[in-house]
Formats: sequence, C-alpha cells, structure tokens
Amino acid sequence: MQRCCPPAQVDPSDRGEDAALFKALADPHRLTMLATLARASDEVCVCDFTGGLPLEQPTVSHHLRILRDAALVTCERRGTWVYYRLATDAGNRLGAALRSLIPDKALV
Amino acid sequence: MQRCCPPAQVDPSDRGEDAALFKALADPHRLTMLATLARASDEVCVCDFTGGLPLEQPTVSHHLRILRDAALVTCERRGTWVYYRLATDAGNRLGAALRSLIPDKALV
DNA sequence: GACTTGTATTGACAGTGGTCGATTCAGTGC
DNA sequence: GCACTGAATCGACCACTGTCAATACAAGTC
Repeated sequence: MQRCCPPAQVDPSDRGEDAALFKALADPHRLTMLATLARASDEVCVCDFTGGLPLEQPTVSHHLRILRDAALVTCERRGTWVYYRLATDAGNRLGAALRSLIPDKALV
Repeated sequence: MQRCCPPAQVDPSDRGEDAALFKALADPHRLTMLATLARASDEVCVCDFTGGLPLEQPTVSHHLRILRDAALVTCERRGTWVYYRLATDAGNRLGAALRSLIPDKALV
C-alpha cells in the first residue's frame, strides 16, 4: 500500500456509542414504535404494539428492550399493564449524534 | 390479548427506507469513515482508510460499498486511485429521516 | 390459596452482517 | 504484450440479530 497524495487523517473519535444508538434505529419495526411514541400525546401501552404490529408478543417485547437499553424509551408498570413513552432526551441525543457525525451542515 | 384504554393507533408509515439508512450508520467504522469525509475539505482516497483504520483492505471496501449503496457517499476513480466524498444530500437525508421519526422536537 | 391476564425472559432457529484470505478487475508503466 | 499496484469482488467463517413457541414473572380477581 502506498500514499497517493497528502498523508491524510482518519477521524480518531470513538464512534462506538453513536453506532450503538443508530443500531437501535436500524429496524423498521423499532422505527415504527419510536414514531408512534413520538406522536403519542401521552404514553403507549404495550398491548397497542402487540395489536398494531405484525409481530408476536415476545418479539415486540424484544424490540422494546433494545429501545430501553439504548435509553430511547422509558417504561412504567401500572397494574397489569406496562406503558412506554419516548425518553425526554431521545430527540436531543439523536440530533447530537447526527451533528457530531456531520457537523457544519444545517441538518434541520 | 385485550384493550387497556384507548383503542390506540400504531404509526402506519413504511419505515423500511429510513431503517436501511440508519442501518448504514450502525457500525463504528462506517461512522468513522463518514465523519472523516464530512470533515475533509475535499475528497478522501481509499488508501487513507486502509491506512488509518484497523481493517484489511477488503473490509474497508466492503464498508465503503454499504455507504455507496445507501447513497451516503459517492466515488470517482482517477487513475489507479479511487476517491470518496460525502454525498451532497447526505446530511439533509439523515436530518429528514430523523425529523420524520421525531417530528416536533428541535433536533438541532 | 388458585386462576387469569399482560408482559418479560428463555431457547432455538434461520437469516444477516463484519471480517479476512484469495482472487479478480482497473489502470499505469514498461 | 507483460509486470506491478490499488481497489473491488468472492468465499468462507463466525458472531450477531429478528423471529417465535414455550416458559416464567407480575399483578389482579376470585
């Protein structure tokens, strides 16, 4: 291997965290869940997802766990039911990750 | 399964394209490549990636292909070398996908 | 307590994705 | 033409991920 022109410099930042964040968005069903939560005036019950998505209940729970692990959603149990809502800083964290990736552009 | 409260409505939009876009971001090495391209004053030679990343040349080429398939980067061959640059609408497309996901928030 | 219901976890499976060695292709120079 | 170099593709391997049936857990009702 050989140089072609300037020595060049690959961006040295650790992108592991941002990659994990975007990985949580890398599934259409999870995007649907997030979009539903972002548009809900209040919280959303798990049964709304199991009823509204073409997925079995364990699969819905699996995706919700991934969103929880990414801290994009929070949940609260009230009685038998569990309600999910978008994390208050979800939008900010995603926007920050995008701006950290492509800084100068007017992304919005 | 049973209703808990309001009938509820899962967001019906097809999120497949956006998921594919975010999937291209779901790897730290690809994020590093994109960040490098976004910060480069001009284009970046492939040899800069093979030299600056802890990856073998076929792996670098593999990741660049994924970014190309997502239309986030463009490439141009000049002689022996191939130069990559960020697609002009990459930032806008990512910003649009994020805004489509979480609409009202001030993401930037 | 036993029973029912909603959710989470487990286990297994198939499909996908990151990685690299070997090979092929593209372009230069001889 | 041939030899050399940089990049892309192919093939294989292994890890991870999405999916679901079966099971376990939590909370309510009887």
